[in-house]
Amino acid sequence: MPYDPSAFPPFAVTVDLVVLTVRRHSLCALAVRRGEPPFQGRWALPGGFVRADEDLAQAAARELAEETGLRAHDPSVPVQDNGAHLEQLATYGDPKRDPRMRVVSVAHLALAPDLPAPRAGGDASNARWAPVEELLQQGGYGRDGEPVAPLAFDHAQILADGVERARSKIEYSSLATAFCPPEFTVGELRRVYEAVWGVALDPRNFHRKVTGTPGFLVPTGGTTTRQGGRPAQLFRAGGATYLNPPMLRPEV
Amino acid sequence: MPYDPSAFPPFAVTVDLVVLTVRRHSLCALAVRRGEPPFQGRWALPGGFVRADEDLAQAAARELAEETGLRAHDPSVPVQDNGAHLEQLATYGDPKRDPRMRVVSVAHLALAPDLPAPRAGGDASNARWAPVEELLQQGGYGRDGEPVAPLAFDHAQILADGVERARSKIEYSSLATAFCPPEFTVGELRRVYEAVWGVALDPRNFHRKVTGTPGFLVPTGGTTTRQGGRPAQLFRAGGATYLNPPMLRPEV
DNA sequence: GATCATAGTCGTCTGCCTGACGATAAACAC
DNA sequence: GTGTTTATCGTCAGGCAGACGACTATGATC
Repeated sequence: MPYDPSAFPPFAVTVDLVVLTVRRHSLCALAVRRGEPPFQGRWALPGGFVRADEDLAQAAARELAEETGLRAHDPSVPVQDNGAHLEQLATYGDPKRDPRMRVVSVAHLALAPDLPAPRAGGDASNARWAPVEELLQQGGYGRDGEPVAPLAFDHAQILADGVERARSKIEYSSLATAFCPPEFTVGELRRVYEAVWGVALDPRNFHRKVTGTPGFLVPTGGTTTRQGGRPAQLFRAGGATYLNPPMLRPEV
Repeated sequence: MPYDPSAFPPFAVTVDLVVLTVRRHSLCALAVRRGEPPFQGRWALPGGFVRADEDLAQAAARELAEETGLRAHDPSVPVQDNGAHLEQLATYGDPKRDPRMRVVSVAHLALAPDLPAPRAGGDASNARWAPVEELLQQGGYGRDGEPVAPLAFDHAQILADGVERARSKIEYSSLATAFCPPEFTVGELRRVYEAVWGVALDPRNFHRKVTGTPGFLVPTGGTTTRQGGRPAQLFRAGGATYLNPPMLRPEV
């Protein structure tokens, strides 16, 4: 049967990005302000149309670079400096999710170390890192007492799914290192876990666990006191992808 | 900005299904024979276009019902007889994955108990349950010595991803019960794990583990000897979704 | 410079879970 | 009855995690 355009309805396909980082002990996501309807002026996840000749992962990497300047981490290269982890999250295709037309969005999850202020088309006022709880509380009030509008489209759901993916994935993978600079201390890594999970972890047990997991951390030989206190050893992420046994998220 | 069709390239959106079941101690997937080009006569995963007014999950449930007669298991109803588990798997959008046009496929994963012979538009010769190793061995020879053509499109990759999802997910969730009939014995559940993972498990440790995990199994009071040997207690799936601690897949 | 606060690192102990495996129980086939 | 099959209970040793004590090495403060 030859190509018959009437045989299927046309869709627009976009990629949306959940870009997570840890700033000042809290898990933050990148949000951009919409400059046009629908939801003009509201915060949304960054994203855009997939181009005609582009793979989905390429489109996501392109959007990520446009919004943050980050290069996507090539999964075939285990350790790469200053590259964000990028993976496909899920696809959202409710017929009414975009009031203009039928749009299917392939959401991606990116994890990045703490970065300088974001840029959205060079306009800093239209992009920001916001704590995920703030973005997810629908119709509440932000830290400054100002009313908070929920994210545009179904982006609150997408963000929630991305956060949950990140929370569960750092349990059994070494992905938490994607939130850290190329060299980091055990304490810094622990604060990543604490921020992402929103819990306090015992520094001694955490230290024993991560240093005892083969392939997770590789000492670089250096030390730092950038966190104050006694100098701490610096590590790089090791080659291990999966943690066995996993880091257990404390129960409630 | 009004709806501007020139602002984005049009895509076709399909759903493809990885339908898994356990038959005769091996993990099998549903395959259908393609009746038209491209890949005419080759085996492929069942699937089809998403309709204009349909959600992605609805489209997947519709395709599943068309191919197998199964109703999709509503996730909000924890226990439902004879309903298959259905979840979104991943989305595949390589520009060249379909030679005819730009098609983005949202793959879904379905887990079903052992079923009578499948039907594909009523034609049994065009649908079958095949062991996943047989479908995944590219260009090899099947059990009957006949050469095996690889699956159409990128369906081998999709199937491999679905199998890996199932293998890892039964570790930390109660999803293995989706492969079982409404009432089943501990031994039947163990044989599911053994088929999906391709390993042998110790019956005594397995029994201790699953009966000791709260909420996993609920005794129905009945017994059965349908597997031969001493009568075994019958269980239903309990309300628990996540297993804590997880079932550990044996190393190597 | 003594003291304090802050982080980091090493140990210990106890309880739980797992893997290995022995032993018993209840059906069916002959 | 004897053997075979499957189910179920128990035991034991090793490993890992949570709770927590102790000590170390910095910078900050008086």
